[in-house]
Amino acid sequence: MAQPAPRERLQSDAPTRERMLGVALEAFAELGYDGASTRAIAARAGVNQGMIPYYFGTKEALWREAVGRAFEEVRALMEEARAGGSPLDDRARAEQMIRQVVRFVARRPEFVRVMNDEGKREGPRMEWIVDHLVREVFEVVRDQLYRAGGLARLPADLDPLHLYYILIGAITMLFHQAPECQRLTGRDPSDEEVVEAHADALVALFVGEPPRSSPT
Amino acid sequence: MAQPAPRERLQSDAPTRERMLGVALEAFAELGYDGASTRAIAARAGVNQGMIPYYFGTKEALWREAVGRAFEEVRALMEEARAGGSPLDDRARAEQMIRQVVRFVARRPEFVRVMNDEGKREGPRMEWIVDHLVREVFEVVRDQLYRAGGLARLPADLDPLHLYYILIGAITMLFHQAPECQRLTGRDPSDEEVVEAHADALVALFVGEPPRSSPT
DNA sequence: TCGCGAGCTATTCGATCGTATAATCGACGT
DNA sequence: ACGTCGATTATACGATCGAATAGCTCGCGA
Repeated sequence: MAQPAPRERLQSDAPTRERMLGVALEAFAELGYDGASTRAIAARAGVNQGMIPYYFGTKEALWREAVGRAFEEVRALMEEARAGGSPLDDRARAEQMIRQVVRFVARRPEFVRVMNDEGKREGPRMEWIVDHLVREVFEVVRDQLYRAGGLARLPADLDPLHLYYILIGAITMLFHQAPECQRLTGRDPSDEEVVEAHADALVALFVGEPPRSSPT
Repeated sequence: MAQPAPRERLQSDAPTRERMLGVALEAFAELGYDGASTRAIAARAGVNQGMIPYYFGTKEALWREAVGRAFEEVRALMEEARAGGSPLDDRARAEQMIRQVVRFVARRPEFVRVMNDEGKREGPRMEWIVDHLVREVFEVVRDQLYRAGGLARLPADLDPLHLYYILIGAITMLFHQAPECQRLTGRDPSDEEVVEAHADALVALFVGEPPRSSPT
């Protein structure tokens, strides 16, 4: 327990550092936290393993910074969907948000893979994820999608807990299981055609076609 | 000499081999294939690590046998739901199957955790899972639920690929992410009340309004 | 010109991984 | 009583893990 010399170099970022963050997220998503060795991450980034302690201190800190970067993308997405489109009614906003999230998850499946991998077990990373992003997303879905009436084909008195996990699961599972889907059906979920068809199906299921009135 | 002397037959009612298969599935589900060490599995089963090579040869073979056992449970569940409804119309059969699967996943979340963990990356275990179970489940969902007309609130011309992953994701995500949900909402997804409410919501979304009083 | 620090590599350490091997225990047939 | 054999333990081996440390390279201000 002697002073383990903190290695904080707060100087501005180098291209190497950015590359490491990108491949780290991919490796954590594909192999899991334990399965992604620091040597494998460094090799994918084309650098020596010693760069990880050098830039990030520990593997855990690297994980947090790589995941935290993805969080910022999600926040920007939600903010865009919330503020974008001035005169949209709740139903149209729900449709737009579903389509945006589908396209994002298709483009960056690593995000949902890390979230689901850590959310299934106790531990500091699960707690960190919940406190830093999941709760925020949950509240947006509950308040701005569900309670605002944008998800017309769900019971109005449903506990948001169920709505949230049904919606998230329905949106993300196809892209989370992309390699499985590739072997099962021969089709690549990241193909634009598949992505848009998936968004269409989700909108039809959760939002429905706009009728004159919207009773449940 | 110098033995850790006292002989404690911790015999927890199950034969050693069976006990090992049970805890192995739990460990693989919680920690992932790499994260679940053979020493940890043996310790949870209360046996020496050497029992794993002795009974199963390799860690990979232990994984296959533990997962294969869970597959048999799923097959029995599907067969029960399929044969159980001779006088049931397609809609009622779809409702019953959804409710059965929800209860199963709530009772054994390890199953879906292993499936999703392996289905997200290439590798022999993903291929083994797809060839030994996923394809079979996919065809049951496609032919006996969707094409039979039991999922009335989905477009009739939807590619089964989308239907499958939307349905599976919507059903399982809550239980897959149980620790996350516990921290997020303070509620335990395995509580019977939550389980049944989840099934109700899914039936309402995919089939239509749930007829109360159904012969379980 | 030279020093010097940031970026990066090479090497090493103790811990832990999956697996192999031999010894020990305990019940049972003879 | 003794030998046998399956169940179980103890121990060891090579590989790999995350992390620490020392040294190298090189652009650049003084």
